[in-house]
Amino acid sequence: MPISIRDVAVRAGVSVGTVSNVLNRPDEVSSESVERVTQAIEELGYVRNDAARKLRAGVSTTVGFVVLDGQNPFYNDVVRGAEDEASSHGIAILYGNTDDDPSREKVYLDLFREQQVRGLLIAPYGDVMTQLRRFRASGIATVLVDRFSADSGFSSVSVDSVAGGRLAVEHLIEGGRRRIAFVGGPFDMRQVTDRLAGARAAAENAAVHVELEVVPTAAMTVDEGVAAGARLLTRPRREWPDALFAANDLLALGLLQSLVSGGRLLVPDEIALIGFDDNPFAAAAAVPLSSIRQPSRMIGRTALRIVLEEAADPESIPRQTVFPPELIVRSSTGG
Amino acid sequence: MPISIRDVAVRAGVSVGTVSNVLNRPDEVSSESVERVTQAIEELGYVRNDAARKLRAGVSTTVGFVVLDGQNPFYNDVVRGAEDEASSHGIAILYGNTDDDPSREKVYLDLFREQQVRGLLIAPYGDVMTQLRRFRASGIATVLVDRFSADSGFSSVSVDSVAGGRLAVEHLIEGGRRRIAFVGGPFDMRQVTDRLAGARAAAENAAVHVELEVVPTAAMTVDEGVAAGARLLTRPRREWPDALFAANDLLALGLLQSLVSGGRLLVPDEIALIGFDDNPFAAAAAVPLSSIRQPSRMIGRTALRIVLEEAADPESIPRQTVFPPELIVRSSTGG
DNA sequence: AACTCTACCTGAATCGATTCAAGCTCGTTT
DNA sequence: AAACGAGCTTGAATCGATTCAGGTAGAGTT
Repeated sequence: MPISIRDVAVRAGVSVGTVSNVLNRPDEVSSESVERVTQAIEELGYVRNDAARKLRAGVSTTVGFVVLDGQNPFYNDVVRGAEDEASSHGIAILYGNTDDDPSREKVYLDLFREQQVRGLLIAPYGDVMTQLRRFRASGIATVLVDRFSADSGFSSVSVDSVAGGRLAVEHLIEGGRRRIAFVGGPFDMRQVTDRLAGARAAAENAAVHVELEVVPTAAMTVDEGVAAGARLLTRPRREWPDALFAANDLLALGLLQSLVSGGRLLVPDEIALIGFDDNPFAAAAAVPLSSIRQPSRMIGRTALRIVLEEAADPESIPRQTVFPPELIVRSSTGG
Repeated sequence: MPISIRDVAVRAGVSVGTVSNVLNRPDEVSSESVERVTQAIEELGYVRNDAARKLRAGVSTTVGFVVLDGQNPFYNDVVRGAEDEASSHGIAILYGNTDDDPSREKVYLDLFREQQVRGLLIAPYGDVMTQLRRFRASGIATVLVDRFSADSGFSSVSVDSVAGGRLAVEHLIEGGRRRIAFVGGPFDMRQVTDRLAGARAAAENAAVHVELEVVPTAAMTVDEGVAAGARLLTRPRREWPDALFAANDLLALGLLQSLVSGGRLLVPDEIALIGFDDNPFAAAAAVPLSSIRQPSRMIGRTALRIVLEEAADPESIPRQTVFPPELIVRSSTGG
């Protein structure tokens, strides 16, 4: 019942070899054959059997993407960028969201290996390097997304988090804020420490005196943001910071929620607020959030492009691609 | 270099047939053989070549999921549910987000057909029925997600939108609201008209007199919500509705943004606000949104389960699975 | 001892696309 | 006229897992 290349060959009155050539190197085939084969394909509604193709030619037309926080719209955008690039190469994306669960991670890595994906993109939160090394040992090109890792021997595509932290705090200082709190954690996350480092640099290099306080959180979630905000508000009013820099937009959204009291919004007049990621929902918040934008789609596109290149040339040397962050000013910092 | 079943057979001192049997019907093999083969697999780090498997046995270990609005967290959750179910069956998900672009849609359907996916889940916004029928004609089980379609001949998994609309408006009425506006559109979207129908039913069946006004929007986006909110606020104050029912949470978030004026939030005191979908970001808004929850993960799980069943039994009759919606009360309706 | 059964194992054939050595045609060169 | 080469086509071999007809060993039965 399913239509094979043999059926097409019969219909077009040529050999299977010729049909295959029409499909893969049309310029080595007479235009008459191309014509007849194309028409036969059309008439029969033939589509290539990718399994057979993969088996014989060893080419794979899928790339795996493992995301460790599928609820975060930032990763959604990254996936979208990767998708765009992939579909222009006729490649489909195998998607796996692990929610930071190591067992799910193993499941996906095995599944993707069975599928013989052409390459793997992974956005790691925790420590998966040993797992990954083993994975790559089976010959599959692997690129880290949103995680700079010069040491690990993997290529990566990410944003300069330190620069982003600096941008955020410089912006707050320019807006006249002097008592700034950095809200974020845990501190074993590279993203967090980098953003804080940038914030510190900006505070120290400022022309005026700036206090930078650290308010630690247990995770980068909305709930943790709400909790941190509530803690801040229990202080006597004169000890409130006049600006908050949240390590990501989810935290910032949580903070914003806490900073509504009695129908009155403390943002931006009493307290300025800036986040990180430029999450579309942060832009759409009751008070639109200022944020540090990561070029998420571009990250996805680039990561996919690199993984394909590495798959094509296994000798290639891992390279770190770092994009600059961008300050986006909205109402939450008075802009 | 890559390890095949033959290598495993040699290492374990058995034939390839036996290795295959260990993999596929271990109970027909002596426990000693199972033991030795398993160990050989372990030692060699063998993983099945899915291409060969698919080619010979015709079984596919992937399911395609085409989402038409990848930015909407609701679909994210649905995908997550499908993923959970899929990975417990050793199945991986091929993901495609079309952003309502028909050409991308065609690209993905072709790609998935080449991959010979075991089945297809699709969350359609516009009209793709003819496309889909052709797709299914090639023998691939197809299930619609979030779209009831008794007429189309496809199975579907969705939520009773009419009941959801009714729940929302009944809740507003119970809260003492009498001048309710339904915000949503366009009206060729089934979800919109169903939710409105439910709202109308609730208003008409109420014990008290309730006015239900319709505020049309061009799309279900945050921006359209902002615009609709702004339009409402230009009216003289006494003509404001006292409650808004948004056809989804994105609209509701936009409305919420418009209902902040001069640092003062009109929600919920002046105007109550309820959305639809129970988007996690709506729950985390400055004023947490009341909403009508769709059991999104369950929808995904169920859709995947059904598509596998249909793939296993091509004679099966399309069935419509409808889940009940659930009212979630938060601050935005005074709750 | 001959026969039957059960429990396992074996290995060749198979799926469909690709590849490539070999072949064919025809025009050009010597 | 023979030799050559360009341009194109052919079809058998191949990739690796699965399947299944056929085979073997050993226990049980008569």
